[in-house]
Amino acid sequence: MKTLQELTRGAAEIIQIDELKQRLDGAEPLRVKVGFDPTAPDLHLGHTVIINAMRRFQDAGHVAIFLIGDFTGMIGDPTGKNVTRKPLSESDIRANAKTYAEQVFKILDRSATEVRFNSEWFGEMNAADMIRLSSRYTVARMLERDDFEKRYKSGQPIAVHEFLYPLVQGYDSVALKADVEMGGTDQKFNLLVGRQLQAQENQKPQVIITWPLLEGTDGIQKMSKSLDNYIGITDAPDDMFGKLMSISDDLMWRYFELLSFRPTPELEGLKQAVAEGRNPRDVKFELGLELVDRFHGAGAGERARQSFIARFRQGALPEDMPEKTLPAGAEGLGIAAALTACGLTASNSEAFRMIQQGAVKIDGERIEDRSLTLAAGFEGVVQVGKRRIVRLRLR
RNA sequence: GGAGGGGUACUCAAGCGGUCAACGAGGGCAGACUGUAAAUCUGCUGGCUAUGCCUUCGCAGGUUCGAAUCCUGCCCCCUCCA
Repeated sequence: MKTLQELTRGAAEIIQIDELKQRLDGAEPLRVKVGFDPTAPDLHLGHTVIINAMRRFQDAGHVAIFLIGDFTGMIGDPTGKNVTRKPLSESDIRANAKTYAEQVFKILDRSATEVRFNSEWFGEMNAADMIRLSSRYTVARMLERDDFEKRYKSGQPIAVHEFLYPLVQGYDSVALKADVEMGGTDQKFNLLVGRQLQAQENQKPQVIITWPLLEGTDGIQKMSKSLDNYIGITDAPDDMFGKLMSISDDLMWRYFELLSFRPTPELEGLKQAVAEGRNPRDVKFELGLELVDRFHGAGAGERARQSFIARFRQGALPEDMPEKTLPAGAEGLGIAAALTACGLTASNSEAFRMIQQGAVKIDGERIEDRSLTLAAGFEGVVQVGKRRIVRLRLR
């Protein structure tokens, strides 16, 4: 039973846990399906919560099915906001799938993964098949979906094709004979439809495991690119490590639970150590080491940690910073113009503000004179705040 | 189709002829404190050839010495009725 606990650590909901137990006790490896949208292949740590769960199943001897919803992508998941979505071209989808693979196999075991596209079976369906599929579910049941119910009650539009999305996704489970389907908590309804359709096809209904949407670095809102609170799995090692170090201690435990492969008893041990006075920062190092290693190879985590310590604890400059060479002109270049030209500030006005607030340094010296002019031949490290740094040269 | 209500900066939200580059809150950025933590405190948060000038309050016109504020037309959103 230890396996069951590790497999579902941090899961939001399991439907039904008894069924899962039974199937795990069986001899057959389980087919664990997770669907991915073909539009956004830039994964961040939030997406990896589920991928990690897939990996745990693989390690327990099961098969992970990485389903790319290329057909579904043409419909668009109902959110009410984007009723229409431009269809992706064949080659876009192929390119996205390739990017997915590169990123995902940093976590998944390739040999125990089936990569599938749902156009395999939907591409062959005709209109009659589709109508037959849609006869399997009632409008009343569709309206049980939270989002539909709200919109229906408040008189907001629901396009007919939006009803097809859950059906299509559910049918994927039939086609794949899934034993388990996992998704975010927001996917619960769609996953349940899969159970229903499988039952109608005399398949054993899949077990559903939903996973929470991981909070972003701000610790409050879900991790997302548009909120800029994300840690991308392609982030440079130093960035990734740094962002992880900047999360709050509370959030750190959350990340450990959902992102780390360390067994639960070890995590308990770390918690215990902190409770007894160990500096949480050092425990956060452990998190950074594990994750940076995972995405950048063994040893990358330690290198990132070293450079982090050198830079922030000992105040050293980063090893590799962007370099800029700008023309100075006969009269030299004003400090504000220089900052903006380097991309350190968005405008001269912002540059002046930063100077006023004491955020601007050249070679470690704080700049207070906003009318400072840099002459041709100048060379030095210019920084705005702690994170924006450039090695600047004027000619 | 009819009747009302509304569109203000990243978001929410004041303002309803001048003192408005526009209250306040959130977010963001910076400084202090630190563990690049968190929490807290402080400041900033349209642009520029910079103590002045220019552009911004759905869009286009108009009234006025002067408009985000008044008038006209248009576009979009919401509520109620048909």
